[in-house]
Amino acid sequence: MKALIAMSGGVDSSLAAKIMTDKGFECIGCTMKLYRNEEEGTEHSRTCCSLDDVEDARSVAYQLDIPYYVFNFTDVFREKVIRKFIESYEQGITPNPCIDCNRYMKFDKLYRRAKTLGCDYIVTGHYARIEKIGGRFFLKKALDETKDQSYVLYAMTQELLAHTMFPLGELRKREVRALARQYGFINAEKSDSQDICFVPDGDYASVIGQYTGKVPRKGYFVDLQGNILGEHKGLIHYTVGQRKGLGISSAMPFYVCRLCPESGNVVLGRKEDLLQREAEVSDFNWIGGTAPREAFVCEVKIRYRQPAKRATVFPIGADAVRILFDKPQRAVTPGQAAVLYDGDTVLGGGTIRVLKGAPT
RNA sequence: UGGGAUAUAGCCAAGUCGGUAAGGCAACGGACUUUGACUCCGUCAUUCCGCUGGUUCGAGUCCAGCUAUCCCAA
Repeated sequence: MKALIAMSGGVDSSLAAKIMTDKGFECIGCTMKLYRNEEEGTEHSRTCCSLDDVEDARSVAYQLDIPYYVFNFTDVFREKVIRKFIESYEQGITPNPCIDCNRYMKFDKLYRRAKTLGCDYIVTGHYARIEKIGGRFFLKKALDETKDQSYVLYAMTQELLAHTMFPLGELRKREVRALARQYGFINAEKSDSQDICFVPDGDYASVIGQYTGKVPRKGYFVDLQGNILGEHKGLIHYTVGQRKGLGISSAMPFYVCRLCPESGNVVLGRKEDLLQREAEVSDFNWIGGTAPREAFVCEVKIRYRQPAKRATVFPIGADAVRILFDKPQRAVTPGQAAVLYDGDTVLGGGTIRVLKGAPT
């Protein structure tokens, strides 16, 4: 059996490669070059897939004695991930580029490349599990729930799950590091990646500026009654639930409640104004392949690294759902993913939409 | 140019019988985090409490004058 290992240069995917070779797979290591690292002006970062990371991945591949390639996917990445990222922010929507990267890069562009290379499987260092029961594939949370990444994988399909392996799904992060040390991997102590990979310094707004060449349009902070509270730097700087960086002082902290692309206003309110029981989700992917006909109860995660909450889900056609949480949720944010869980199993997920009827 | 009120950090604001400047917001730093956020922890008036004098061992706190702003009358 032949496997294409997506190696970011970090510990996780390095160990994933090692596990696969140990299992006797014929492995090919690869790194996707997704953006021009030099353009971002940082050579040392805590993100993945930078030039330094390529060197690390190459080093591990060499050590494992497997072929290693770098695929230049910068064009697709710019089109599918960065462009959508920018357009979302410009519309007052908060994107999750990691989800798009998995969907369009690893599990589409790279998957197709794997097939042309004659690979049976594509392998990544994600913390998630795939189980096959009676001919059906299930995407499940990682055993190490603190590192679980099933949330960003909700767009997976039966076909993809059949040809994907997550060797780290049963391991804990500390075990992964210990093994990497044991094998003498150069990146055994490398810090976990964080931040958006193409925004190494965390300043995504200036990256948007670099790509678009545009200066964000200023607007007003208004309260729920429409009173002007101050001036803001442009819609792209804010997201629902945000508290910091507003620069408005008052008796109690203000939070961003809504972004209005039409008027350019940012609506501010209090903590309790962020509570919402309902969410409309579109672009929904059912991992089982088909949508249930009836409403049902399950658990829903509306952001990465937040426990799933009980809710009733009403399917709307094949690719949309309405979610009614048992308890109001804080900052249900358009653009973020809502992922449905039945215990450890991911049922599917989609993108939270702007709630109808809200002023813009 | 009558009467009243208030002047404390970027903003709001506590400050008792004078004893050696609470708190909140904002900001900044850190932790957490393969998205954005949230959250948590820490820092933030020692040219000092509008200014100038005075009383006192000691004044943001008492007294006098000045300045500024606000309100009510004109």
